[in-house]
Amino acid sequence: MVNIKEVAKAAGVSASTVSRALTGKIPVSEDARIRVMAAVEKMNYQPNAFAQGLKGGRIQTIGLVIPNVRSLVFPAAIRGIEDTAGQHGYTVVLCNTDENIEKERFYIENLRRRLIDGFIFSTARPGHEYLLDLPSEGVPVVFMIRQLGKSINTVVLDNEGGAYEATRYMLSRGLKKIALINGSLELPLYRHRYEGYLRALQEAGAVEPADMVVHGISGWDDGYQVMKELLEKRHRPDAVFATSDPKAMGIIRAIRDIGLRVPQDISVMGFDNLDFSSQIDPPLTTVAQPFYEMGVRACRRLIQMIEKGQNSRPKVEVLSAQLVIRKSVI
Amino acid sequence: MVNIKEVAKAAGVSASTVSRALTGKIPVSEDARIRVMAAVEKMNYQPNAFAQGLKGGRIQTIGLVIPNVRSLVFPAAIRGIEDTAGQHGYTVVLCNTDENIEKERFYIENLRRRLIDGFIFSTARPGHEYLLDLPSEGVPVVFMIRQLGKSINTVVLDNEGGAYEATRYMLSRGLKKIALINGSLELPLYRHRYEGYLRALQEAGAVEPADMVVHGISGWDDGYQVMKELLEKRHRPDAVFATSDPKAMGIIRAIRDIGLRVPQDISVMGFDNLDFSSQIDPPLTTVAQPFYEMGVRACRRLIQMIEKGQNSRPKVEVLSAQLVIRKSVI
DNA sequence: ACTAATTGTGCAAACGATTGCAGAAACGAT
DNA sequence: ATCGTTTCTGCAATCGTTTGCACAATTAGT
Repeated sequence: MVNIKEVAKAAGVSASTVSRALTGKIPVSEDARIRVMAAVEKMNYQPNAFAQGLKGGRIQTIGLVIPNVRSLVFPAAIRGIEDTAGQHGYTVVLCNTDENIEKERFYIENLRRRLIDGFIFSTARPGHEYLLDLPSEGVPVVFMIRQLGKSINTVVLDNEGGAYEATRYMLSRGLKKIALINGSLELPLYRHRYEGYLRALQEAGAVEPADMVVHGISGWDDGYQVMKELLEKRHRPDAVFATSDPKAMGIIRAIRDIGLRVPQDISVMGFDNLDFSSQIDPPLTTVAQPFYEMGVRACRRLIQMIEKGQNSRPKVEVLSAQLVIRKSVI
Repeated sequence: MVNIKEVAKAAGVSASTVSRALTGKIPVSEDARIRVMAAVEKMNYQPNAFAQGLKGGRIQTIGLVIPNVRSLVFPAAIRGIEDTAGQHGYTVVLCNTDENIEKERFYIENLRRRLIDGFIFSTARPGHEYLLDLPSEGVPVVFMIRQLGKSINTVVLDNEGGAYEATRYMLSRGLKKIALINGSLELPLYRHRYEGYLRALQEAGAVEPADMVVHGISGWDDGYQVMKELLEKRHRPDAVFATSDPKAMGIIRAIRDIGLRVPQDISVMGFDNLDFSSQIDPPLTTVAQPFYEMGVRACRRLIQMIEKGQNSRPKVEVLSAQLVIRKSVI
């Protein structure tokens, strides 16, 4: 591969001048600039990223740490991040942690020795507080989707508002006994969805059906199980608010298993609006998260931090959710 | 961050000795080795990857180029690759091309200037023949899922065999008029699925229902459309073989839209066995691809090429598919 | 005991880009 | 014509590692 000296020779200048012409921060005569650019073009010169990195410059790479590529919520956000990163000349390194803190630490060590320019984490949760120390070590960090405190720049959904709207909609459809099947309260996002649900209930003068609120449920199999149990105990809600689309899928399956219909007998509200949610039977009424947009915002913010430095106070950016009405709620 | 000189001083040896003790290729006295290791341990020394890369060594990074993270087939394979890479101390850089050749080229250029150790591509298809030249430029390359010629090490599914088994199974269930809704014949994988379908039909003495074989269909919306059209033209097959699970989902939706039942009126066979395929209604009978395993094999092969060199002739590794019987075929 | 072979070590030169420094060239002001 | 600016350029040092080379120290061979 062609290096800066060969370009310099071809352009009839020194290597320093080539470097200056390319980075553009230090002025170079118009004449030299043109000759350099021509040589760069002709020889298809690309600066060696290692040499640049070694010299202490930026390497234009960001690390993206997520719990699981197979979970359907992250890939959409990845796309937003990738596209934005690409537009700014950055490359994305993807890391998958399986919610495993050891793996996460391995990646952080491993990537820092490559002098990654910054990180986007979607793995923040209680127990991972050491992530909060990274900025003080000079590593730009953004949290996305999952939040942990307010000391880090974060892009999240208005989970409370989304759940509130969803619940209000169900109430407006005349549904009274609304069960909640929720994720782990450890994650603020599920806590907020719970709070939104409660607020809508209270505003309507309704009361929380305590025996039909379940937390700590994750994925379709779990959703299926818990709904099965609920129905076997002869709890018969008018509607179930599942705080993720996969849970909703499992729940629908459980309802049908005992011969009831969705939404005629029991309505089901999801949360996420995953790609397939419009394709299942019945098409799922759900709360859409702007995943792509979240990725874009998170990435923009990170690149800004990398290039301009972390000057302002950390901001928690809250994007609003949108109710998507299909056919699973009566 | 601590560098090799500080370690050398702490261990009372020269930097060269530290380097030799760590890489292990050139012998060092037992005494020195122990002191170096102790210092490395105590100071938590990690060699600077840029300096190593600049010096011409390996950087322990592989590029993974896929058409789309949101397509549900790739994430499972990504996990296999990531896990295997991690076990060998490699990091994975993920690139998403949107099937866009410009984006693909951008990534290849961009990553090569970082002197990536090797590539795994899932984007091989006619028009991308320039990928075949990378090995001659000294870049180790493996193709996964999608194949293009035989000059590159490749890991693919036995698509012909999988489709053959699926079709045979439908025939064995007494289904006679089996429509095929297939992807683009440009991709060998869809051509092979078509061939497997034909072989099973021929063996059974059946004939291809020419008016019910459609190629070039991609995704659920496309599947929904084409099935709708088929049914409107009063074609009423006994069964539909969709060569991907998303197509199958769209097809099921179309069948139900006109008031028919799956599988009582029309059976539907999928292909892929994506995560959600067990959760939809009816649970999908389909052909399972060992995505995770494919990722593992592709990654192992690439790392072997990187570390041992490309000595043997390129191999095309064909993994077998497995029929998963659920409820969408009668 | 003297050479020959072996083993281990440190020096210094790469790798390729960036940048402080000093000096050359060009220009304007007196 | 002299001096002072300004504008541009090249030299050389630097980043942290690896590795060829030469030399020192140890062991083996006669």
